[in-house]
Amino acid sequence: MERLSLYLRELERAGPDAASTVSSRQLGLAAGATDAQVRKDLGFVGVVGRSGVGYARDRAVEAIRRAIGMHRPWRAVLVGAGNIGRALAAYGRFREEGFVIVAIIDRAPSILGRQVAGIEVRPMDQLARAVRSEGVDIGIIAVPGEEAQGVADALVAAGVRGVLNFAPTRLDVDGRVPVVEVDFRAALERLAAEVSQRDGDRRAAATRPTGSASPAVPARRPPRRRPG
Amino acid sequence: MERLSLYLRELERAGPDAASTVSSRQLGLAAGATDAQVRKDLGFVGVVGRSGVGYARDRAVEAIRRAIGMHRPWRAVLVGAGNIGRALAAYGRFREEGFVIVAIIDRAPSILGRQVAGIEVRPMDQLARAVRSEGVDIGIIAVPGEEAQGVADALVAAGVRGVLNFAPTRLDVDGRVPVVEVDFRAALERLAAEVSQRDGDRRAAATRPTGSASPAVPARRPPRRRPG
DNA sequence: CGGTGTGAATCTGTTCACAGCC
DNA sequence: GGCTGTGAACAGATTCACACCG
Repeated sequence: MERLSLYLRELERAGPDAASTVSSRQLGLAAGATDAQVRKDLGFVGVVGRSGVGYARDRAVEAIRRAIGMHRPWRAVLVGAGNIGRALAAYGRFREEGFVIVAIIDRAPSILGRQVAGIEVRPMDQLARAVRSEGVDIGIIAVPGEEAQGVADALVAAGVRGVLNFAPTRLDVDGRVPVVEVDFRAALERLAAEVSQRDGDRRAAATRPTGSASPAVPARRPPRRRPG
Repeated sequence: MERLSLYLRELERAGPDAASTVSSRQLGLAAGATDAQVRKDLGFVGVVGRSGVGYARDRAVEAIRRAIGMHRPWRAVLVGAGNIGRALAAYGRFREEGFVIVAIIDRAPSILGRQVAGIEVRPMDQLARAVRSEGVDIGIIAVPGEEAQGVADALVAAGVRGVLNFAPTRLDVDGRVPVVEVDFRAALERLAAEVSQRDGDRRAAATRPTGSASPAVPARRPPRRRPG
């Protein structure tokens, strides 16, 4: 379940000042889910709440962490120290959240040996060695689309157990390891689609060639009031 | 449908050298869907194929483009010229794909007036003006989480019609415009979850405190052979 | 009451299977 | 034979509704 991630964020955000207990309603409101959903999800990961009171915040946090495998830090190798790669490396928040970049690999000779976010950039042919010596769990791909598949193959061969892919390419790892894609283009297109069907494209339009029967769109999530 | 994006990518990738016709099977294979799915999806956006032959590639491309609103370019304002913001601005591919960043806004005095990807960075208080004068359609949020909600409010007030959010914060725009979240943390956690349940966490584990009943996991997508 | 836990009803999306076309 | 279009079966997830607890 991927709402768990959201619950976790909400539960953690509140900090120590908040009540030590949450109701499914509150949590759902904050995370964009219904109370029933929250109860089901929380039940699923094994948290039990107390009737009339709610769920103990820290119990919930721990259970979710464990359920999604975030109870111990993950060690990652970043392949690609270009724009996205450097942005990721610099994004310090990861460390707090249980992800540590322990090695950085890049192909470009110009950057080799330099440091990015305090880590020395190593050449491609040291990937396997790095994975082994640094105890890397997952590989992060931040290279141009054309190179992504090759990097993925190398990562899998080197023994990573999961791949996070920022390149705009569908990777084929033949089911050997899980792959999660973070696709900016797809995100933009999703947005474009939602926007243009929501208001029938009244955007700087010239002509509407085809009267394409775009299906009526029901507002997805019911509008949600700000917590405050 | 968000598979449409993928189909589009595949259809375009092939280039002019490829056959001008595709079967649902081919497309599905490349995009990670079943043939039936492809047929349903394509039918949904109004493409008709010819029996025994397949779908005309360019017809399909155009229909999908139209369906997801990508038949004309989108103009975006980027708020936040930090790491992620600059990476996005530098990611030239966007332009080819129908997204143009026409303005960049940042709060930090140190960067104001400087150019990022050939665009002058303007201060926050010029956001509304920029949106209007540049004919901005959507806003891209690439600021730290704490500032994201404020920026979102400003964007909506300024009249953007959609928001793409890279900050790790659930935005509340009260249903006024569509919001698409690109959440690195969530992506990493999804990966962590998949990895750890796939192989029962044999990762550098110390102890397994609780024998938490993690549900059996069926391999999600059936393994898919490389197109070549 | 406010809130949990959970079966039953419902909805949404996916797969199957097959008639029909080229 | 290869492939589309589509109704029907299916599966999964979401919501409902309600018994029960403090």
